[in-house]
Amino acid sequence: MLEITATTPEAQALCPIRNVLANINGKWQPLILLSLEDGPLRFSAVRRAIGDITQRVQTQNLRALERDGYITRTVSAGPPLAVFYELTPLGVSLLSVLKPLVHWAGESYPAVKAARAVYDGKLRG
Amino acid sequence: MLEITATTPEAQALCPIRNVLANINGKWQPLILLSLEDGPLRFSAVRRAIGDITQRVQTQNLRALERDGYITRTVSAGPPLAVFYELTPLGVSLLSVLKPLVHWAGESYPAVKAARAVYDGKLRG
DNA sequence: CAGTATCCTTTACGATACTG
DNA sequence: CAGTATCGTAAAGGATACTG
Repeated sequence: MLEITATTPEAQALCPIRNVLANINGKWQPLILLSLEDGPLRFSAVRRAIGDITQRVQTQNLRALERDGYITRTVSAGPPLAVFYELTPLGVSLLSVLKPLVHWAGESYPAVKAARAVYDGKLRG
Repeated sequence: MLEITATTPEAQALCPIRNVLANINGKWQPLILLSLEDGPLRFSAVRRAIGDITQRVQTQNLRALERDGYITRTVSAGPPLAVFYELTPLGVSLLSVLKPLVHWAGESYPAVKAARAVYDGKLRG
């Protein structure tokens, strides 16, 4: 049973769902995790896989994902310096439930776009 | 195959995944959708189901979910005025891939908390 | 009851320059 | 190569008061 009700500040802070979800529902986290699906990637390779994302934001997101245990960060002493990011078992597990959602998003885009057109049309009369 | 790479502004704006995901990965959208799982609810009932969420933010989120075609809004003329929110087939479909993720979040909280403790411990030495 | 209206704070994200 | 530092913008969210 999924418990989503939280009335007190303590309950809100402790709510497992709010707590875990908060760090994987950003703009980039799902894309970063997905980019690592087929194996470890270097920092620059992750960046190329996503295309648009600044170094700064990518670093922030990678650190947050590492902190929550979804990926590991391994430094390969250089020069040149190489840093590899790789999914942990927990990250693989997360990806197994995240992928269907991302896949659904890709598939449902036409339906969503159509719904938006209808809604926006009604607003204008 | 999931295509997440977007290098040009046009590709980023059109990317189905970024586009659809953007409106379902907020702090409240998953919780709101989940609250409607067992049938239509009134505005105030949704609020009680979630516990913490201001009227303003709930309204904003409900409108966005309605616009993207996940829920419908039905006004029952009063007085007293009653407004019901209900999942559409598209919303039910979304929930079918969203629920596993939320469920995973709830189950994985201990693992995530442990990972955070390890990470934060390393930072302090 | 189901919202709006205002105002404010926080967080995420982005652009650019610089560094071990 | 893989970041960090600084600065700035924008979007999300929150608090409170008011209304058809």
